[in-house]
Parts: sequence; structure tokens; C-alpha cells
Amino acid sequence: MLNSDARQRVLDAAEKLFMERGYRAVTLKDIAAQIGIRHASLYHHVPGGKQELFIEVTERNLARHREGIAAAIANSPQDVRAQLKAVADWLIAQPPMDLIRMVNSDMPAIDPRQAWRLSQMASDAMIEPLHALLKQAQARGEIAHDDLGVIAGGLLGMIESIHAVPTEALHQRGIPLDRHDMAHTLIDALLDGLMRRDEPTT
Amino acid sequence: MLNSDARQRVLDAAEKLFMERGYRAVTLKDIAAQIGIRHASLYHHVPGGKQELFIEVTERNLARHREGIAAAIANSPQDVRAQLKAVADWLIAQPPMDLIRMVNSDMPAIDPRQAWRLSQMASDAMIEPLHALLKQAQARGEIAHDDLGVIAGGLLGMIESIHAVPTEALHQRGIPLDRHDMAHTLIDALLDGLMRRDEPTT
DNA sequence: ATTATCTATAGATCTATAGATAATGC
DNA sequence: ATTATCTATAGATCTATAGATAATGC
Repeated sequence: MLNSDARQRVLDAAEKLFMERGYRAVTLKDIAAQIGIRHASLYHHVPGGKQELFIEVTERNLARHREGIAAAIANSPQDVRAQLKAVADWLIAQPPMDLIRMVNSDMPAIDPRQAWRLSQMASDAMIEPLHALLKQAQARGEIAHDDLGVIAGGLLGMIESIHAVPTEALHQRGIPLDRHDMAHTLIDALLDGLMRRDEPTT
Repeated sequence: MLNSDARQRVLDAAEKLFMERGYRAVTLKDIAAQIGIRHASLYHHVPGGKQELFIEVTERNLARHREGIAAAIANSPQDVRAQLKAVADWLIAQPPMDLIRMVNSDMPAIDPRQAWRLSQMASDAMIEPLHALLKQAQARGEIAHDDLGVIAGGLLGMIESIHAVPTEALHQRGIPLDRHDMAHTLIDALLDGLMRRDEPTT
């Protein structure tokens, strides 16, 4: 069986660790330890070794992101705010997608052609769907901006930055804003703007 | 001489590489190679070894960020937009400050007490100055929001995300938006909001 | 003289392979 | 029988130390 249950456990553990810490910061022993086997046993499921394992699970992760984002949008009303919040909720529930680390640390460590391919996939899976969402909202007249590509990237970075808030920090705070609330706050701010608009004089 | 010229070169190279790729992804050999010496020679300047080197240059980098951000603000007019753009210009000129990677990959790899200390420093150097900037703008009546702490974090993530745009991508584009222009675009968007506001009927 | 670098090497860790043993599915 | 795991080990790489050699500053 080329796609056994055990193989999936290997891929799941590898995906979680690689996405969380990056290619070089994860050893095969770490991955094996997480599912309670010896690292040599990994090769039975992934004969290609560490690099191929990384490439496979990164592809898998990006494909899931593409689907998850698409589903979040599809299950929301035709409204930028609702759609962006649905996307954010989905992203927050995932392991961090650290594109800065991917570009500057992971990609230089693997085969350049594969790196290029993965970078393309990342752009297609993460930036493009957001860009499309924004363009459609613009077509509907909800928003107005002429650099929506740049906005899509910044929006993603803004949402993902919530993954830099350590988990404990959320519990020990006075008013425990959870990650989803934070994401919604950021989206509202970007849509409505921070500038104070003078109230119409009553 | 405890602070020789050669020692500074070591720290500079280490800082650049560690900030770019993260603790585990940089070897002492990488650092030595960048300044054209053998890795064993590093120990003459940094007897504490890799971990202490990482801690020292991370502290240094965070201190520089604190100063650089403060200076950018101090040299700007009292205006949120100008101040934020000055901060962004400074950040864009620095190596990426990948807080997601720091929290999830670098910090778990070093001594927990040092990790806690560095995390505090990062918050003080990066988030606090932005938070203070926003609070003052609010006090001046320029902006209005009641979660400026969250906004400060998101703003930082948004600006830093520009470091995920590969350098080549900037050159091969039709209209070559440079990183500074992108940062300014994002700041304008956050201040003004994306929502279309109906023009006053003429 | 002191400071900076080098060569050589130890010991740990990491990726990967080979071949034996255990578990599972007919 | 086939699939999954294990032990043992090779070879590479990594951090770190020791002691020799080269460069520099009086």
C-alpha cells in the first residue's frame, strides 16, 4: 500500500514540524519521535529522504491552503468583510505559514528548481485567491484601490503575524483577545481605515 | 582588545545570517565563510559558542531596531502617516525581522530563560514603539481605534511581509514597485481604509 | 608581547542504507 | 506474503577545544 495510514501519520507530523520551524530546524529524528517510531523507519514510507519529504508536505500544505481559502470564501456571503474574516479564521486555525522564512531560509536550502516551483505554488495558493477576492469586491463596488496585489500580500502578512503571539501570552492577558478576534480587528481596521473621520455635525 | 574590528565583522556576519535564516539554519562555518576565515577562529572572538553568539547579535539587532524606529519617528513631522512611512522605510532597509520564526523556531532552540528575555526585548523594541506612535496620534485626534496594541502588531507584520517578496520578482515585473513604495501603499491603505466611501453628490 | 588565525581532532548529531525482526492481511 | 518497524552502522556535517603559526602593535 503506497498510501497507508502510517504513511499519512509520517506526512502529518512532518508537515506540522516543517511548517512550524522550517526545513533546517527539523530533523528526521524529531519527526519520528512525534509519532513514536525510530527515524530509520521513516525511509520505508518516504524513500526520497528529507528533502523530498519536505517538498511533498509543503506541496500538500499549500494545496490545503488553496482549498481551505477557496472553501472559506465559497461558504461566505458576497461581502468582502465576511469573506476576509472567514479566510482569516481558516488561516488562524492552521499552523503558521511563514512566507518570510520560506523565501529566505527554506527555499535556499533545497534544489533551486523545486524551490522555484514551490514559490510559484505558494503565490498561487495564498496570494492569488486573496487578490481575486479583493478584485471581485472592487468589481461589486465595495472597495476601491488600485494596487490590490500589494494589498493581498500585506493582508496575508498581517493576518499571519498573529501566529507570532505566543500562546501563553493570550491566557495571561487581562482581556483575553483570542487569535480570531485579533484577526477580525485587523481586517476591520484595514477595511474602515484608522483615520478619524469627522462625524457629520448634528 | 575585547571589541576589535575583527570581532565586529564576526558579529555583523552572524547577525545578518541569523536574522535572515534563523538559528538552526545557520552554521558557524557559514558565518566564518562570509568573512573569509575558518570556523574555529570564531571562538577567539566569541568564546561562548553558537548560542551565546546568537543571543548577543539578536540583542544587538533588537537594540538597533529600537533606536532606528525611534530615530525615524523623531525625524518626522508630527503626523501618523509620515511617521509610519519613516518607520517602514527604516524596517525595509534592514534584514527581515521574522517574528513568527523567532517565536516558533529560534526561541524553542535556545535556553528558555534567554528565550523569554529576548522575546520581551523583541516586544519592547518592535511593538511598543509602534504602539506608542499610534497612541500619540490618537491623542492628537488623527486616528481613532480602541485596540491599538493589536493594530501595532498587525502593522508590523504587514510591513515585514514585504521581505517575503523575492528580490528578482521586483525586477521582472512590468511596473517595478519597489519595496518602499509597497510599504507606503500598505500604510496608506490601513490609514484610509479600503471601503469605498460614496462621494458627496455634486 | 599580544592578538588573530590556522590545522588537527574529538565527540555529538544528522542523513541515509542494509539487513534482521515483528506485525498484519489473506 | 507483505508491510512496518527495529538495530546497527557508515559517512557527512557540526560544535567545540587544543596547540601551533602568523600578524600586529609597541
